[in-house]
Amino acid sequence: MDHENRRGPGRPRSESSHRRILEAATRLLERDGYTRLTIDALAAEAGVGRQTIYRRWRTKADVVLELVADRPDFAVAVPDTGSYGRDIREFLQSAFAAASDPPTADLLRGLMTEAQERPDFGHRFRHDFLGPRRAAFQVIVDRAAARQDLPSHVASEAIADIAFGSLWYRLLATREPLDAQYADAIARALAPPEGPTGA
Amino acid sequence: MDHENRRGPGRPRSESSHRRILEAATRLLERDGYTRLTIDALAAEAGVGRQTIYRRWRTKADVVLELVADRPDFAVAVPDTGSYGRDIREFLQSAFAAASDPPTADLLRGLMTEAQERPDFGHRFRHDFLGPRRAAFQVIVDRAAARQDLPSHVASEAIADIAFGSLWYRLLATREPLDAQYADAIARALAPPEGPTGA
Amino acid sequence: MDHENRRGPGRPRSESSHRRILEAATRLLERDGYTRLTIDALAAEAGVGRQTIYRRWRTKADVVLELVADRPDFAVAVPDTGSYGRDIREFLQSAFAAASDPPTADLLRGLMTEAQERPDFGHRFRHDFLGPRRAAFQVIVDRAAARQDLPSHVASEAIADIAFGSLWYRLLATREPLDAQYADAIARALAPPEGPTGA
Amino acid sequence: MDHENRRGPGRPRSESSHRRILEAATRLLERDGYTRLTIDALAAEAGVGRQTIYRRWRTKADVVLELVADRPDFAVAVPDTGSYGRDIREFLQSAFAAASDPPTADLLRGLMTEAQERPDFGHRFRHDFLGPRRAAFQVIVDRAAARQDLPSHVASEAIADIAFGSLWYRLLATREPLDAQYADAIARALAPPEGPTGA
DNA sequence: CGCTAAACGAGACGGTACGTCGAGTCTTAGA
DNA sequence: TCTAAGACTCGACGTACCGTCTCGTTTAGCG
Repeated sequence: MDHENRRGPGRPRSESSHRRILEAATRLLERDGYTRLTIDALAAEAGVGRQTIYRRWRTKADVVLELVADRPDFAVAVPDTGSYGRDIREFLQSAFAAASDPPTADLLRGLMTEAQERPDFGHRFRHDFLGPRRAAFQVIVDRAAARQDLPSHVASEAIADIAFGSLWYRLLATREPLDAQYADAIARALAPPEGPTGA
Repeated sequence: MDHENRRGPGRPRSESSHRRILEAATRLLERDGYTRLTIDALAAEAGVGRQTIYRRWRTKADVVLELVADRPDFAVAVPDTGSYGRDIREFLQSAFAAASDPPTADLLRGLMTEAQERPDFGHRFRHDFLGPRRAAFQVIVDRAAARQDLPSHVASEAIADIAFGSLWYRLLATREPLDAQYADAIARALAPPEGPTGA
Repeated sequence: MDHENRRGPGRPRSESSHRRILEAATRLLERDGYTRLTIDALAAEAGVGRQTIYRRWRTKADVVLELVADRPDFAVAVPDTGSYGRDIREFLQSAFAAASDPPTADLLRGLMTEAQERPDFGHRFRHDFLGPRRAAFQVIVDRAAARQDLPSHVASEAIADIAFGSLWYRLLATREPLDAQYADAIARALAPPEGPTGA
Repeated sequence: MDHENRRGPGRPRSESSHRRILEAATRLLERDGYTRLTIDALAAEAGVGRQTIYRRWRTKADVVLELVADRPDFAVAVPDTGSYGRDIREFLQSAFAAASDPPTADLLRGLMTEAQERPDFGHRFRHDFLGPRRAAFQVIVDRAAARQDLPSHVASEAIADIAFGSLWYRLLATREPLDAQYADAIARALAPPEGPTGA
């Protein structure tokens, strides 16, 4: 959040509380799922006052968002294989894989849900989570455009919408598995193997 | 829902209460948005006992779902122009248009949100709303497949995911307008103008 | 109540329903106690519509009151032994005995409770239940007065209050047993063995 | 109740809320009577959350009980005139007088009613209200016994039952006035002017 | 070393909504 | 007109969380 190193007088925020809250959140998400993660339960599980949570995060969703931000498997990595098709495929494979383990899927659904119910969290979610991932993906597209390696059948502005839309749609709507096969199908749609212009 | 014409003994459910509840829901959605639509407020606005709502619907989301089901602009119409590309384009144009007016968008977001928080409503939402729309869309795809009119670059099973995913992604994540241009971009990605095999 | 034999047109009230309701009330009182005896439960147990109950009695307390009125051990019997002391003693012995078995005690407490909460039932309770019992008791007192057999130490108007007050007080307040010993103690207070005037 | 001065950590209970609730209860009892005193109404009238009431008292009857406990005219005073007869008379005079003003009578009826419907409150009512008053009365009896000043015609264990029974009986059953004349009649029955053994 | 100031755990605060229960009334079809 | 059934409006219940406030206590830096 915004707890940089500006240090006024007074007792500094406890790093251990911070850590215990995040750990408690992890445990509760695993045990009870996002829906039953309440600030009350979180504070109790962490052995922390409710205010200590509010002091750091505006909503429970922000806690969870930080949790995700800290996870290495959610780091935004931009593959650079030299080929648009391979880049897309690798990106989607790893993105779909990361989102497919059930507790993570539950957590992502929770974040998206909260983003609808709390406009202010919605902004942060878009800015801090969705945005960066989109930007990373866009690097692939822009690089391909510069190389004139982009297929012509799909408007370059729609590529990211299709990629992430397919991901979230399965997550939220159909709940079918986000497996490698699905990632591949989407990748193929965005980057046809032999290229759409054919010969 | 399930209040068909099985008539046992006893006073039948009041059609007028039913109607008043749906009308009240419409008014409240328009006025306050989905998030502030509570059972309490709904009962008060409709001049109805809370129990009367619970008797008919399990959650407020089910009320809203019935509201949507009744709306003509949400009827699932399957265009049949003889061309896969034109069918897709028409379907997406009308689907995106229907979802783009702000109160409707808010309502759809509310339904998807509730589907995440209430697993049992999730099932109904998928079965009663998402399913039929997907099935309608699938008719277009299947018809094209029978005609061998399907582009080869995209796996036929992924087409619907891309179409609806793009819709919901903008609705929930980016909140950018679901305009005709966007519908067209998605349609082009699914059905390239000159056909994907090129020459 | 008021279901005399005035017969207009239409279906006559079912005696079997009437009986089933009273029997159901008996069972429920025995099983769950007065507090959990609701009109809903009563109708369900009797296999009867709620309206059928309301048509005959104004409140559940009125049902119970009729139940009591029908019971032989609650018939108001006025002993006439020729002696004030013996009459009093016999009356109290049998009244206390009748009120002392636990289900009956619970029922009486329920009636008194309801009489406080429902002023109109309160009137009926006083008029139909308490009144007749007081009147019966008063016969004893009046007879003794006519015989000049009344002890002088207690105002004749207070005798009934003491007798019934002692009964209800144990029933409602202390919940100590309404045994023969207690009945006797009260009887002695009202009719001292050797007579109050002593010599 | 049980909120003595044991001070754990955390924000202490607000004395002002406490006071406002009791004041609100007083107003509502006066205005609407015990039966219409609900937790909802009480919270609203006091400008307090419902939980704040539940935190302190288990039932509305417990609120009212505390109200009574605080009132000076309900303090248990034991007269000590040196004469059993005079003590009894004074005690009953003041007890009957306190119970005879209509709002208080209503409140007492409410407490006794609730004690029947809620067994756990019943225990508290007996222990915290009825018990102390009985004990105070018993002091008079015991003192007289020590002085051999007790009339022989009434078993000493029954004296309190008669005294309080007469009070509650009028309150609950006959609703006739608890006036000085009545108090006197009961006092005379318990303590005959010239003594029961006569000469 | 003590002072100031903020964070800490705890838990009470005023609220809002929940889902349930029971009351007393109304409305069916059928006897 | 009664019956069983089951709808209706209403209002209270007790619970769960919310986000804030208020305790006594702890922990830092500064004077």
